[in-house]
Amino acid sequence: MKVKRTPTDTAIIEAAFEVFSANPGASLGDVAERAGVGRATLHRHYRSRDTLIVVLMKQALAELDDAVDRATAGAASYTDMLRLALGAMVPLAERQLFLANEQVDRDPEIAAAFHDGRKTLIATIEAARAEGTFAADIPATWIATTFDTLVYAAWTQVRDGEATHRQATDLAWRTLTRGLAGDAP
Amino acid sequence: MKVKRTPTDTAIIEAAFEVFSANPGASLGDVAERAGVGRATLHRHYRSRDTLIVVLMKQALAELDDAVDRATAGAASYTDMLRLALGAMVPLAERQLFLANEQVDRDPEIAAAFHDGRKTLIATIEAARAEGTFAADIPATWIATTFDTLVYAAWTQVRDGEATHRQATDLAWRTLTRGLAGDAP
DNA sequence: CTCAGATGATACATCTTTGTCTCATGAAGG
DNA sequence: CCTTCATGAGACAAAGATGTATCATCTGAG
Repeated sequence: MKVKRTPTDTAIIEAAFEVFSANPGASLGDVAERAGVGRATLHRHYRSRDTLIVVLMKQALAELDDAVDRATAGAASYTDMLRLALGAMVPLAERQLFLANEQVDRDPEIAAAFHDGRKTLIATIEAARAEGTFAADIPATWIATTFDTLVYAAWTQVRDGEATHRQATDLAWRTLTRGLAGDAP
Repeated sequence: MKVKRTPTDTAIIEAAFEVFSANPGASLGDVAERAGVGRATLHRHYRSRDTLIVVLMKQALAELDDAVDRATAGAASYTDMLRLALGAMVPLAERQLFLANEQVDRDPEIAAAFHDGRKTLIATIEAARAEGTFAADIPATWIATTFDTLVYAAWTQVRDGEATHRQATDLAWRTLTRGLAGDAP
């Protein structure tokens, strides 16, 4: 399922991420300019605006999957897997945010991938709960939502220069695990 | 500083919140239709698109201030104040999200109000920390960011029918306070 | 009833964006 | 040297959004 990309392809994709993250309503002219490419060339590579957006969404999903898979390869437990995934997701949060702001259901393949990702997250959370990481009385959906929002929180912290990637990741993990731990009064 | 609003005014404002929340790039024609008024009438009330957006942003800020002020009027402590504010903010999260998606610096007054709100939150967090609610070694900016994102998380939980407002608020508060508490191993 | 004010509908000019097409250029490879 | 291919630049038509202006209608106050 790999897609070959020329340097021009990737320049356009990268520029589009940057421009659309800052302003989702930006024009294709803005994207082309950022990519250092003529507007006609952009259209030669991606027929329409919709085409480009769908490619961006698939790219963001693929990057996320890839980063998480690589980071969690050596996980010692489901809990560890969550911790490693969190760290891997923080630098990609901006593109995830881009994904979230677009209508996920533009493309059925993307909607399915999105749904799958959530299901996997929930399953991992349940497995980590069995390891004693999370309290029994907390809905898995809440844990999953908290996980996602803490990834975003950590990313903003790094973006604003308030913490390093390592510090922000540790804070998010601490907040998640202590906040939703099983013991406590 | 109160602004009088005719029923038509408020119908347009409400419609604009709904439409722009779903699709920030929607046209004024969409807004007018949702409000049940002619497009010309919309322009009679709000000269331009920018004018309307600025009014929406001020409105969202005012609603937030108002709700938080009313909810925290009888707070017994700074910690309690945060808890009550959290509950009050959850139902307004969608409009806060709208605010966050717009460029806050379109209007200096809005930028100032935004900055003020953050400063107040940080101050309240420090006061709550002095009450023993938060650990000494956690940056106040992280606590504030976590607070904001947990408000959003609680709102999505309610929106998706996964919890009642009360349940979601309790979960968010539990996550925040246990996650960032002062004792712990 | 009468009149002022608000509205809906509509037409209109303008602007921006989009997508297509053409043509000249320039680089790479045979 | 010659051919091929991607590109940049620009012209172009079509579509959509924006903001203004006009006119007929309706409603409520006096």
